[in-house]
Amino acid sequence: MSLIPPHDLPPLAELAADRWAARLASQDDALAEVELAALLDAIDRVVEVPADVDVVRQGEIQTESNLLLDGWACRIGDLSDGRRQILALHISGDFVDLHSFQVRRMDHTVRSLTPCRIAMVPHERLTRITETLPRLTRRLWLSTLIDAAILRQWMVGLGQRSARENAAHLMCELFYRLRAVGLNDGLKFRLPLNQIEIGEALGVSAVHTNRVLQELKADRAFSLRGQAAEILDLKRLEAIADFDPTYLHLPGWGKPE
Amino acid sequence: MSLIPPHDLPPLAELAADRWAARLASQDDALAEVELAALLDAIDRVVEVPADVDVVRQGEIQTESNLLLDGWACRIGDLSDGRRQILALHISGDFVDLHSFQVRRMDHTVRSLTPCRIAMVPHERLTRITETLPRLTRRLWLSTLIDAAILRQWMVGLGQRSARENAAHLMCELFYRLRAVGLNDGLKFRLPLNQIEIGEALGVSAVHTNRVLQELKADRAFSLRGQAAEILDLKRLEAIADFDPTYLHLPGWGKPE
DNA sequence: CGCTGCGTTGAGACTACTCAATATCCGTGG
DNA sequence: CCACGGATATTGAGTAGTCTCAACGCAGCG
Repeated sequence: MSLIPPHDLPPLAELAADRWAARLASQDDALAEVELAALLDAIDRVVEVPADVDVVRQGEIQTESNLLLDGWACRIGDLSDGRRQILALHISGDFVDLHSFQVRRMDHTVRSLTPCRIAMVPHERLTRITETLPRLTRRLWLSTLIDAAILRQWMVGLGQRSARENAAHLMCELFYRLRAVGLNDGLKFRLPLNQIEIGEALGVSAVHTNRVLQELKADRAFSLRGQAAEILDLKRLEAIADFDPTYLHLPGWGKPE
Repeated sequence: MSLIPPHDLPPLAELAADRWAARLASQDDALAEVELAALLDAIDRVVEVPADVDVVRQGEIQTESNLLLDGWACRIGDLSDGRRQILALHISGDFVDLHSFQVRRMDHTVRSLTPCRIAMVPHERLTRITETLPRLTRRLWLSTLIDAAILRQWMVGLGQRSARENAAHLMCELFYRLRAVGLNDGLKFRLPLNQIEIGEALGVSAVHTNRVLQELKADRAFSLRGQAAEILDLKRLEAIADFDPTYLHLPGWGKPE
């Protein structure tokens, strides 16, 4: 990991903090200047991590939280025999392990999927925020709660949806989330996961993932070539997935034009 | 639902608030008198709900949160075609939908499994707490984070564990949680779910649930007759489940003697 | 040029599903 | 006290979804 000198971080960090804040803007009131400043101020330093690196490992005790400025990361739950479940995917603006602030011992691993820029926020500064800025505190809390809402949707998918439905659901979700922070290109977006990893997120084997993705392409709903994801027909994809974006609690919570 | 006059609630509510607080005692510092008092004070009223009632329905907007004083409840994610996934099971002392405080629109349903006594906590009183009692605020936040940790474990189960392993895991979890609030009877405990509901929690059919439970009994690990659950061999059950109670963040986080 | 990682395909096996029948338990009313 | 109904649990049989293993294809890269 390489360090970025603190005085170079503002533009980047601000961008990501903005993205983080923007996604929560749906709520009643926007964050005040002071609050945004306090958040930026809570950042101790920014680190750069290459792809495919464990940023935090299951079982470790954390003293700071990771705010993802740039890149993709995921959370992984490991079983002792090697099976693994991807528990969440994170993109620019996500406060990846904000929860470690309260629950120190990590019950899962955080791993980079692409090269990432990560802002480190020491827990004691978060504690300080809870003592002085109740509204920002609530906003931070909210962001962990939206995380949990997404977890619940994934649970429904793992438990009840077929692999095909669940794959469609995942792609819908990623599209909405990426669009919310402007990381889409029309109906196309970059998906830096291979089929093994997509399978680990969907709870199915890589082979089955491949077949299911082929079905979605045959349905003219969604296609993936390498990392190039494209939604061919959003309505159809949402219908397959039984998708309803409410749970993402996005600012302009509606669907695209 | 019937109401309990406010001046009759103290003993009951205190018990449950204590249970709620006790489960978080593992953390560095215990709650102060003031804080416990503030929590009790936040309770507007106590309602009694019969079994099998939707307490809060998916899509509704909440203005208060439910603290479960007594009984069992669950959270359910519904698909539009009727399939449903039980997302969480809640027992005495659980702050069932504390998250609705920040994420107003419910993305899932809360349902009673037995007759329940529920303390209603208006959101504005929670807001007040965040403005005056940072430590209690953190404790409340923590409790939603532990919820999320449990969700993640369930996700690992749904995605990676076989039905047999996952059933074993669920029973281990319930045993530890019930024991933490003194609702076990040695290795026995009451489990007020039928096999359909257990199946909805495990993401499998009722028929398969039945077969899997029979396997666990044949393994001399766990038995269920009606609502009478009994762990026949904790070590064996934990081995089947690959169970590690760390994620529950229980006070005396160790295993039983 | 030959790795190496990823994607694709086929075949056979296994897990879990559905449907349907039967069994058991328990509460209620006769 | 027994007969009945309803809910729940159990069993069997056939099927669908997903898995594993193994082979092959293809691209990028040293």
